[in-house]
Amino acid sequence: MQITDLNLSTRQVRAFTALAEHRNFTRAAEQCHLSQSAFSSLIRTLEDSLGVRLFDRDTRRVELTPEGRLFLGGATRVLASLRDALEDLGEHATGRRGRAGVAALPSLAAGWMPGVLAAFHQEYPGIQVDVADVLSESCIEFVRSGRADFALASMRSVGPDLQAEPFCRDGFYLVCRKDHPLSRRRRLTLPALSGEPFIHLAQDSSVRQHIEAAIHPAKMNGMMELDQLSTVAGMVRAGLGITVVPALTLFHFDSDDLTALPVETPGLTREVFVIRRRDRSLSIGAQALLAFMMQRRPQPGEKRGSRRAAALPRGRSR
Amino acid sequence: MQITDLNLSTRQVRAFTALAEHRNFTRAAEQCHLSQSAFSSLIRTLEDSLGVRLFDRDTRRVELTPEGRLFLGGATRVLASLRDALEDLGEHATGRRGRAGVAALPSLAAGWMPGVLAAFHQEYPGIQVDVADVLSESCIEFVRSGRADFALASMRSVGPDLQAEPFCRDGFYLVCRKDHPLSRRRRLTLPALSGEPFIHLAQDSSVRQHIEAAIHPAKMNGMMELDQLSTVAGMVRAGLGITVVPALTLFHFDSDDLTALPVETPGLTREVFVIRRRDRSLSIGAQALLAFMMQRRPQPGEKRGSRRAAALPRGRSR
DNA sequence: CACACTTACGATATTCGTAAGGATT
DNA sequence: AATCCTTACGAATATCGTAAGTGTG
Repeated sequence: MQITDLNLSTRQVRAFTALAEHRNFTRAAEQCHLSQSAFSSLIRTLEDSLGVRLFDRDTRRVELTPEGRLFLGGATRVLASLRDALEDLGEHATGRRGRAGVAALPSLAAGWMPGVLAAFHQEYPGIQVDVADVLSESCIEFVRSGRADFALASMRSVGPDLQAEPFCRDGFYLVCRKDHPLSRRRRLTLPALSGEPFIHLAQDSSVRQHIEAAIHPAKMNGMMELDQLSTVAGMVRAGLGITVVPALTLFHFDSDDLTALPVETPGLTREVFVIRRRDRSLSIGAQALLAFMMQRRPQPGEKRGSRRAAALPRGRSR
Repeated sequence: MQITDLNLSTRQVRAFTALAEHRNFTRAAEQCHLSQSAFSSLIRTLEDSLGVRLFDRDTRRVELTPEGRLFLGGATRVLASLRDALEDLGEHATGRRGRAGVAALPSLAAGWMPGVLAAFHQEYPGIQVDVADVLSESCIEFVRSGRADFALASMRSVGPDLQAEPFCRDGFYLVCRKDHPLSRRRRLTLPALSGEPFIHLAQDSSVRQHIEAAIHPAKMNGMMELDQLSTVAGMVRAGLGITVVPALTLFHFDSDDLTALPVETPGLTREVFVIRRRDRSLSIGAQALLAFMMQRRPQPGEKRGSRRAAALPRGRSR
């Protein structure tokens, strides 16, 4: 018989090693949770399919044949490597070990994620999380290339190989000095701010694009254009102008001098999506992380990013 | 589920690796000689019993899940170590490889065995033969301790743990110089030789014991006692006396000066037995060697041990 | 006769292949 | 329409446990 056509079960091999150990059918059968007779025919079947007698036995004595001794070594190794593989698999399947790669907008990665990841690490200490804090476009690329299992990003239009589902909505807030006249207004809209000196982010940032789309075809009174929100915060604190940013970035502006007020212009919300590959399931670890994040997704109106929260331990991340 | 209770078949694991390789149920099923539907449920059963989804599949695409990729390594290793074990076992079972340990009387080991082992090695080049050429008592000990699988020796009374079955009978021969008057006799008996100066072997040799038992209570006219047959041969050739030895030892006396004539005294035969452990089967290699030797056992009346035969290559031996 | 392995046998469970179903290109 | 995986289902096969059989100390 061809080796590749041979069908062996782990049960048979385990029965073999059990009998080799006990040299006694009855006790070996007990160890395998089998009746003695079923165990007997199991051994016989094994011997038949291998074409070798593995045990010398009469009613009184059970001993390995020389070939049985030879096979015992191989059988033990096979069972050991199988056990290793199954334990490994089991640990991943139950989330005791694993890996999850997530790409996220820098605002989410810096403001909202650290606390979430800290809690996640508490619950799943064996799962390594790799974070890529990059802009939306790069997030997509991370997912497409497989470097990330999923992404939290704001691009809706992704290729057919990816799928996007809503994650959260992010309202926009005016940020200005507390002594600025606007800080006493009840209701704010984007056009109402269009006369103020405005600190912009770069043209390719999603924040800038949301703002310009919402007020189009008008424009804000831009007086400066920066790349980093923390620099924007410094400029606003210095009284050089005002700015408008999504709620999730407000932690950058967490200062006693500044205040943040919701801007109620229809269409001025940033939508964040969960983006992942369409035809490919998430690893168990990534599934756990995603479920965890979905449960703790930022609530609309919730202002995140107090210094206390941002100072939380960040868990394992790249 | 406990890992130790899990029953996996090699068929399942092979199906898994086949599908991982082909990423196509139909072709993987063919490789496993299964219908596509049976193959499908095989994979499903495997996934269920492992509790992990191993493949992402729709009607168009089949891909390993992250857990599937993880398991693929383990599964490959398991199959490889199983294949190794089975090949090893198969080679031993079919006699392509193996070992046989045999203990034999020095006379058999030196005279009859070399040619037999040479032929055996031709037919079973992969079987290593270990020979112990020791006296009968040591032969028994080799078998009892397991250092030899079986022995060819002349002791009949062995313990209950061993069994002895007849192997061959060995007639006794007078050896004297060709110019000795006895060499012209037609029929020879032991008593008829009792007057001649006789070259004895040591008291504990089986040859000496056979001779003394056959002529008891009379005695031969011993004039010398030696340990080695080759020394005996030298003495006889020098004309110091005559001797009587079993046929299988005659190769020691293969000289132009000497002649060997059968001694026809009832009871004067040496019986050689195959001795082996009772409750323990022989390794396949030992079985092959024993069967081979049984087929070629020395024939009664056959005079072995010409210089030509003794010069044959001896095959592999210790 | 007590113990320990084997055999007999009916019940249950598994596995197989054929054929129909459903989804995708 | 063609391809490819899944499901349905009856038949063949395998496995199990109970119980009887057999051989040994």
